[in-house]
Amino acid sequence: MPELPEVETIARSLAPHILGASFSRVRLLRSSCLHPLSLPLESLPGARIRNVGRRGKLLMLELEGGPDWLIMHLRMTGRALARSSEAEPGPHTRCIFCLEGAEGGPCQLFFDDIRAFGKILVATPQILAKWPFWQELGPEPFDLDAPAFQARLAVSKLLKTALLDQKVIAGIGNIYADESLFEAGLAPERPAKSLDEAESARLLECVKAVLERAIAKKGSSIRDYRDADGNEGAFQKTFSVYGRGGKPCKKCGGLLKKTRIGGRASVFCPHCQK
DNA sequence: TCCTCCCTGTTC
DNA sequence: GAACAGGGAGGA
Repeated sequence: MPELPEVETIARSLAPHILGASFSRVRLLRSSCLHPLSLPLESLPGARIRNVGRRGKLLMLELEGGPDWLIMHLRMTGRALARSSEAEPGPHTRCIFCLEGAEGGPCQLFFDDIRAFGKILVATPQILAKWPFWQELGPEPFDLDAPAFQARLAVSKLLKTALLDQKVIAGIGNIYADESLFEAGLAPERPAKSLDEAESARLLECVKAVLERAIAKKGSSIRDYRDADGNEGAFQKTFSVYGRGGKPCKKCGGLLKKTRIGGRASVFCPHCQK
């Protein structure tokens, strides 16, 4: 489940392999992973990678000498892997980008995705302007201040559902929503608009703190997540609530409650989270 | 505003 | 052999 910390880690680990390289050839092994708005992949050869970054959960390769962007949404099980120029596709390899002119020599960028929910999008600014998800994507957590965050929580949703809504705030998925709400001591089923000034400010601080700690640990590997070098993250070892339903709360010792909120598994401490 | 579907591998 | 994992699109 690559969320913001995982995609950030992928971008950082991918950059040294592919920065400055140019696309020589692209092999699409599963056509359904191409986003319907995407330019054809044949538009990529010749383009050069000038930057590797992230917006929300989107991995963004900034290009020159061709289309402006190569964007990957990894969804649940997607991986962006730096591989050697001799590497062969595995059973879940969906697309291969052959690169030349990289500092470390020729290499390949593999887009692997077990469940095939992920998408690749080759885009220009005109295409991004037509993409509703991009146009409506909320602000980066680290760019938000407390008043702006409280204003964005003024929606008719449950608090956890609002945190997961990419229009409200970008980059948070199920893991970091549950962990942030526990750290802030706020119940996930509260109406989002019920948070007062102090509570919303505290939640924003906890969101940022949890995300920063997760980035420092290179993300959370539940089962499928790996960085561009194939390495696991370590933040899953420090989870307070995610995946710990029925186990004792690390603060009060009471049993953590597991429910479903907005169709998502949710774990929280009824005693510590009000 | 909530529910279902898309996908495949793992677990019960 | 069913339940579950779950982000986002699309429909009720």
